[in-house]
Amino acid sequence: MEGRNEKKYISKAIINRLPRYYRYLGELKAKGVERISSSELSNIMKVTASQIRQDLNNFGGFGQQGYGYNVDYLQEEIGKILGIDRPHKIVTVGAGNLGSALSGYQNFPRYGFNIMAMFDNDEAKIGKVIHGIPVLPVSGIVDYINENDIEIVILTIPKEAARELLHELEGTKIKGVWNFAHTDFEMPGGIVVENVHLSESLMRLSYEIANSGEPV
Amino acid sequence: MEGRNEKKYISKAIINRLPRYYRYLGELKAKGVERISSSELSNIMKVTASQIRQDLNNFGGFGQQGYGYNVDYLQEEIGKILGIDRPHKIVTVGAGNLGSALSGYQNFPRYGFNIMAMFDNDEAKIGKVIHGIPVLPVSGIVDYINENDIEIVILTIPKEAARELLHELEGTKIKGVWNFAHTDFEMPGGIVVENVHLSESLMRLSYEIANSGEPV
DNA sequence: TAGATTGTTAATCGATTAACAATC
DNA sequence: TAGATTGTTAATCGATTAACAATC
Repeated sequence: MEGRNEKKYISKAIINRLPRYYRYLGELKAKGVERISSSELSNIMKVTASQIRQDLNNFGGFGQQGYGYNVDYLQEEIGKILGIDRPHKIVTVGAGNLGSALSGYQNFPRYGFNIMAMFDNDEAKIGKVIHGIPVLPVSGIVDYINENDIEIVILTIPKEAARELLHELEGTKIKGVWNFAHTDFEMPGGIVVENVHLSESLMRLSYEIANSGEPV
Repeated sequence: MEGRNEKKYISKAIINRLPRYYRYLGELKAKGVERISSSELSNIMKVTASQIRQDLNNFGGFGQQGYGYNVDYLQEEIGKILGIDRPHKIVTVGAGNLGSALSGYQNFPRYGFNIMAMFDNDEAKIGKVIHGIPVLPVSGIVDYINENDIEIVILTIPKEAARELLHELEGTKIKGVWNFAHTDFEMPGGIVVENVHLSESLMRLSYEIANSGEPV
């Protein structure tokens, strides 16, 4: 039995690249490209062909010697690896500007990310329907999650409120948190967290601006 | 004269960590902590003390043997490195949900990121004032940028429109583009681009969900 | 079959961690 | 001075690139 279900550890660097492969393969597919070699893809994506082959071979042999990769098949396989071959039920906490914008984001349903409801404490917002999504009171979120098999919670509330809420959510069936609060959360019990720090992204741009244009 | 103005190349990995240092130092400052050692900071931030010292020493000796680092001073120095010690004038293109949310984001002005105007082609939006920011017609953007010394353009429009617009912006004085369109842009002439792909961030979360909880 | 291109091993490069001398 | 902690060099680790045998 040894070796069964054994999973090679895949580095974060590789995972970070997978969605980008998925996107470029989608564009090729849309253009009607049926097959592509690692070196052609390398030219388009500005990464080495070697890296593409190494990355893909962490998950299996998706190509064929002398032929290359079938675009359609490869994209589908990467989709499976990313878990976007099946739908995900999501709720957003915080019906403010960012929460509403993310909840109404046109592209998410394309990847099976379905926002089912938004939660807020503001009486003025509760009961409203924004981008077709109902706004419900935060007090009912635990029940809602359990009754509707919600997998992912998007957090767009301040960090103090977010911390309290996450504590309540520890007992639920959620599997992941997409956090936009200005702090790094971790969750117990195998609940994974992806922290998105928009300000920090903008700071990196600021750094590049300050330090470009004056080459050595 | 050799060696003057010579700039050591700083890896992307290090730059990515700087805003996080900045944030944690800000929190310590708010708590009234005056000094901190690399090992204390290492405990809080969950990185090695060695990495902290290495990272900082790429930019200068900010600490003192036997003492550690002065929290206030270190944060300020990192702020200078990131270029957030001075204000940045910004415009947003796309007054939709995401563009409006980003433009009204409370935290940006705190770091000197000032959104001056939003641009859109939708007649229904032009002339409005959203979160105190005027919505102007895209046709006037080049003049506006040049007259107001805009440094950064935030893009929240579809990729085709974004590509056309960027072509027009090549001749302007902008220094950076914060791109939310679903494609990777590059700009000539030392204009730097930070591509933010929200869908891809969510896909990474999806991957982690699919691949956690089943350790080897 | 010959040509093309993968899958995979080996070599290189860069980033992280460890160790310790310098010094406050 | 003794103790603490940095700055910095050396060692390790991991990720990327190169090379090539396997094979379609």
